[in-house]
Amino acid sequence: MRQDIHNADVPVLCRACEARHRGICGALDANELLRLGRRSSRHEHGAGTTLVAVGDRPEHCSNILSGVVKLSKLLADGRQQVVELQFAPDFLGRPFAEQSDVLVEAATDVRLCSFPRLALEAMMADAPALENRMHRQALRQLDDARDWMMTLGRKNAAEKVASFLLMIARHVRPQDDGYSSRFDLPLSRSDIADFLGLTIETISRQLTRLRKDGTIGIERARHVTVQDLEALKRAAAI
Amino acid sequence: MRQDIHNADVPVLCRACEARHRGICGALDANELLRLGRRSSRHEHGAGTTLVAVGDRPEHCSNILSGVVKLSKLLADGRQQVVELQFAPDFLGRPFAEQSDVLVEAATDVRLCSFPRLALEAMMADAPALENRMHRQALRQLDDARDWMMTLGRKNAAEKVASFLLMIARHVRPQDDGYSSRFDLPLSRSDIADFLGLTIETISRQLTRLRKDGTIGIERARHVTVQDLEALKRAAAI
DNA sequence: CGGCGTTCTTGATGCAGATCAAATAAAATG
DNA sequence: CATTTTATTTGATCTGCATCAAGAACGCCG
Repeated sequence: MRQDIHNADVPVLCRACEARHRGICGALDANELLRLGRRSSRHEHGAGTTLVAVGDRPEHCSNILSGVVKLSKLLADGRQQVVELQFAPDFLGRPFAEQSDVLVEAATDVRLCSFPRLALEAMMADAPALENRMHRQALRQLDDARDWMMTLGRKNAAEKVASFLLMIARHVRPQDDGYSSRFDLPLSRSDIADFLGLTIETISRQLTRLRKDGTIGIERARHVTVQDLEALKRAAAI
Repeated sequence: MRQDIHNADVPVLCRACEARHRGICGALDANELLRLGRRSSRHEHGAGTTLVAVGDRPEHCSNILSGVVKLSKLLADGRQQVVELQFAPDFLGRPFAEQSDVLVEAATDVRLCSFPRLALEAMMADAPALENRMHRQALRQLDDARDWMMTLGRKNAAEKVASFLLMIARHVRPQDDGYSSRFDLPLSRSDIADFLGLTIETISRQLTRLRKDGTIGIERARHVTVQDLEALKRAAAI
């Protein structure tokens, strides 16, 4: 079992997922959990799998047990923008939407514990604590989206790349100070570019610059060590 | 009374606001409405007024009765990004947050019907329909934020400005086809630049280009007429 | 281990939008 | 209405990132 689903604020054992996490199940009492758990199913998907296409009717909402999920938007001419990354133990899915307006893909291998969306919506009507939990998560996602809008709209390439590294370090195996000092990038250069509104060449050049600075180390393209966290924070323009 | 608060989907008369609108009050039954209405207060603010500063404890949530509210984020060096515009009859405020992480300002003169945030949070616990209403609004805001991330990250200046005009036309006095053909820009060139991640000079040049194209007309800098809606949509890259 | 497709890096060049600078238009003030 | 102030437009120039073009490193599979 991975460290990222063994988090500090563990509210309750989710029988459906058979794992402790801070997903939605923490909002439920034992009976509700049992009822929802009866409808749950486990799934594993390899990196790159499409989970929900644009226009699809989303049938499930899921606790992410491990891995990283990428939400993106497409323009008719092929331009792409990654609009959110979701990490274990986030909750994945958009209740109350009859069709998805984002493309949902597994960025890495992922394990999910899924519930039928309609069952979840029905249950929210009965269990106010569940709706409150989902509501708070939506508000947190909105806060994060706004933070990222600042990054997209007003930061330069160097600041964007540094901000991205900090974001990953905060979400993948975080340590005491809230940031990992060693991690694997869950995204290709191309995905990073689509997340930051840049090109792969610019991503590569900025990573090289940070490496030559001594701010980070990079091995085999994907493995990053943060050598100077304060410098990285300064580079991100906070 | 303004047309924008007389909308088609009018659920209920809100006694607190003394106005029909599709704000949160539509989720309440008569008793709840009365209870919340007793705690409400009306406010008017001139354009440019700061409603909530970053770090402030937000005391109120409000139905916007008229006008436009601007939410923005600041970097230490003064760079600014507008992260959302809210129009009547949207609901303004971030429940469950002890301090604001955005700067909330009146972009135009605004009239608000405000409720104490804590009263509203307490009431959400009692009235599931109210929490559901707020939850759905948060999800809609998240969808909009993601749309705008695509605009910020992947569109060029011409597309950004066209997208902005369409967004305003959809929200200010919308007509049958969902877009106004005549409206006043609720934002200065400087605010538009901070919304689009551009400079005022670029905004001005792109507006001039659209005017010379015959796509739009501009009088006295702020008043816009949409002369060719289809061309404007094409210019926005949808 | 070696060949091969894929991903990543590095270099050279071009251009969209920023920046700097000034003119003009509009709004505010008395 | 004249005067000042502020907002917007327009022009000239500069620059950061995109684009185009090779190479280098890596992962995969026989």
